[in-house]
Amino acid sequence: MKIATFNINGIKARAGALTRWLDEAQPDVAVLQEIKSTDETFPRELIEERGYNLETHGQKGFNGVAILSKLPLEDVSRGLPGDNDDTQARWIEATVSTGSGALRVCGLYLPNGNPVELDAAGTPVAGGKYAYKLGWMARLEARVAALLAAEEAAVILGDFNIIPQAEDAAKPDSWREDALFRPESRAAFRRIMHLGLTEAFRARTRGPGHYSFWDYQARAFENNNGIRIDHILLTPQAADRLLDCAIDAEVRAGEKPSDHVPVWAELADYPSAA
DNA sequence: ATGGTAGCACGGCTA
Repeated sequence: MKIATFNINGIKARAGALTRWLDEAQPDVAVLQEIKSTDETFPRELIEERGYNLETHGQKGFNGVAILSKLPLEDVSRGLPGDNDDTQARWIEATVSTGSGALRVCGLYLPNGNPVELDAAGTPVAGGKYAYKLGWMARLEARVAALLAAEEAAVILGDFNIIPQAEDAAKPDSWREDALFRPESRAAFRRIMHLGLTEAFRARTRGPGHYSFWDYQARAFENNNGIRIDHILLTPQAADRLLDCAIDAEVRAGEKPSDHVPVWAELADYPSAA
C-alpha cells in the first residue's frame, strides 16, 4: 500500500499539478496540507472522479488538511486534541482497512512558528507564533503517545515544518534562528520521535541533498537550495511493514507547482520481515 | 538590509 503526503499550497491553484501527480503516482492513500479552502468550496470532483474517498478539514484562506483514499475512510476525527480554543485546521485522522488489518492515518500541517518571539529569558512569548508552534508540538507528543500505547499500525505524516538535522538543509546556517530549525523546535521533534517512531525516509536513505520544499524565490529549486520538512513517521507495527520511501522531487519542475513535493512510503500488505 | 514569489481573494496575512 502506497501512502503519501503532499503540501499542495492551495487546492484551487493546484488542480493540474495535483491531478497529474495522482494519475502518475497512484497513491492508495494521500494526505494533503494547505488546501486553503473551506470544506464547502473544496473541488471534490478532482479527487472523487479518480476513485478516491475524501475527507476534508478546511478553513477559509489558510491552512486546511485532507485525506484521500481508494479504500473507505472510517472513524474520521478532525482537530488535534488538547486545546478547544485552537481554531486552525491542521489535523485529520482516519482509519483504512488494509490487507493486514487496520491502519490509522494521521495527516498534519504543523505550525510554521515564524516570527520567533522570545522574552529576555529566552522563553517563547505567550500568544506568539513560536509559542503556538511549540504548544502544538506538545499536544502532538501526547497524541503520538496515545497512538503508541494502542500498539497498532499508525502513520503520522505531513508538513512538519521541522528540519530535523543540518543535512536536511542545503544551507543549514541560514536556518539557525528560524522556527523550522531552532534547537527548541528540533528538540520537540526528537522528543516525539524518541517515544518510539520510525522516520520512513531516513530508514531508507542517508546523507544530504534530499529535500521536499524549495522556496519560490531566488531560483531555489534550480539551485537545489531546499529543505526536508515533510515527513512520514511510523509506529513500530507500521514500520515492520516499510518497504520503500522516496521524495517525488521531479514534481517541483512541473507546470505551476506547489513549493513542496510529495513524499511517499510503500507498506507491505502483510507483516513484513524486511 | 531589504526584497525577492505565491495563494487566497481582492486587503493583508501567511509562508
